[in-house]
Amino acid sequence: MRGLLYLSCLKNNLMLQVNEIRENKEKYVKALTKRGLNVESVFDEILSADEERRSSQAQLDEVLAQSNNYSKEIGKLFKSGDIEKANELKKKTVDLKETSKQLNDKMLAASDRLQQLLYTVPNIPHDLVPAGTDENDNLEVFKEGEIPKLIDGALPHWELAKKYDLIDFELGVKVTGAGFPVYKGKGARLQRAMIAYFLDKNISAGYTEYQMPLMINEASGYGTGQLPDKEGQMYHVGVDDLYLIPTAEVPVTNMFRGDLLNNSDFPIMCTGYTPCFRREAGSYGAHVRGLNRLHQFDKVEIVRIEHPDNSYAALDGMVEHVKDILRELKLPYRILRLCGGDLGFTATMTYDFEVFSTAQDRWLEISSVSNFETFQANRLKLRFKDTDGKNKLAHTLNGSALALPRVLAGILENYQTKDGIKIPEVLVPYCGFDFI
RNA sequence: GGAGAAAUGGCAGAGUGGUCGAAUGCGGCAGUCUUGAAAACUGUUGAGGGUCACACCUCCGGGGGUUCGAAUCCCUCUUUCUCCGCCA
Repeated sequence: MRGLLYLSCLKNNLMLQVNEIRENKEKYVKALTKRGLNVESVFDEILSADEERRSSQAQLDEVLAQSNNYSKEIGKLFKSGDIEKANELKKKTVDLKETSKQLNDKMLAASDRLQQLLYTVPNIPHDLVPAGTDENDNLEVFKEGEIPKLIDGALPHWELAKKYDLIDFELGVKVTGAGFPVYKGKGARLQRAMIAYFLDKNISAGYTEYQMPLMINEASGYGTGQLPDKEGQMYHVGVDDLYLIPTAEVPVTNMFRGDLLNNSDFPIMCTGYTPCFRREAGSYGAHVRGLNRLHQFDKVEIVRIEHPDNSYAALDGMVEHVKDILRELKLPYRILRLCGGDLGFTATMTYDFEVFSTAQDRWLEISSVSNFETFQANRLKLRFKDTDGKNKLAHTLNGSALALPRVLAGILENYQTKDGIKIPEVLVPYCGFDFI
């Protein structure tokens, strides 16, 4: 009988929690309209699937209890030597076995259906998230830094990269393919300087540095929600069934998969530099020009695991931290609070940071800072023991601090002069030159 | 890559077919003693489902199987350790 039962409970990596839906149905339905969704009927289906699951489990439990009793009885009879009576009881268990098999199947089916339904529902937007359908409805909440007046004949970064021999896109195409640039000379050195600078900033803000594997297994992919939906976005190494990471968030957050933390473990603050690999299927046109969108790029990530009471304070803290970096780099930027339609599937609230790319005359996203509340934690089974002795799901957050290519684009374009490109002061000690 | 050994509660570590959710030790928590602390002593201490609360069910690395009954037997996968080989 072992192995037959409760399979579903083990892979019960649901996204939203059913209990929460049961208790907050109306509120959630309303909040999800901000994403342009009407989930009322889905919720009804979810609740009825859950109802069915629980009732068939109750029935099953009863049968199992009966069956356990028989087994104990049989054990006693054998010991006392009453073989005949024992064999008689054995016959009685045959029916029970059949019944329990059926009930188990029924419960698994309900469980499965429940899970499939839950996978379709995204996270509940925070109260502050504006309703909206796309990026045009995002709310600008902050703006800082002066947009520089450019010299005559100012160039976009891909021209500058070529002119000063910093990045060779063609070489990347030759060696690997489009979207895999080769950084060269001062370009490479500048990349290394930025990584070191970002990491140092994060460490001095209290984050612990990690160097993570660049490939993850399937379980980790499920843990942070890349799988099962978005496997097309990750590079897959078939022979070993591993995936190249799309962001450091995946390996870093998955370090805590299945953990039961103590209150005193909070806050958990991690930072790590990794290359990121994204297939970016379906992207095209001017938006993929130069460094705007790549298959491989460098990023320094920050990840926090927090007590639910503290997660929004942590989110604000992360926003302030990224602000601080951009101030030091003296780049003009703005902060958007994403609207429901632009908000990622797993987030309750996201702030996007955009640097103004003067030569392209557009804003480039360089950081995205999000709170996922318990959405990832539920999948990860990441919990903590609260002061009331109960085990609860922790909140997870992450953000980029920062993604390199567009910061580089911003620096090249905004800092260009007639004679070359100046280097932001804070980076000079890291790269060893102040002018290109 | 080859050959062996192992995987049990927060940790260490017993348990080889029935009353084992699991001895014992450490750690944690509560109490006694103490001016306070330590020591000592006493009690308590895994997780999930389910219930108003009980009852009850499930979980001994993952999955599958044998059996009336599995931590214990069989198959398989994963991981760890030891030996050999290879290697920055």
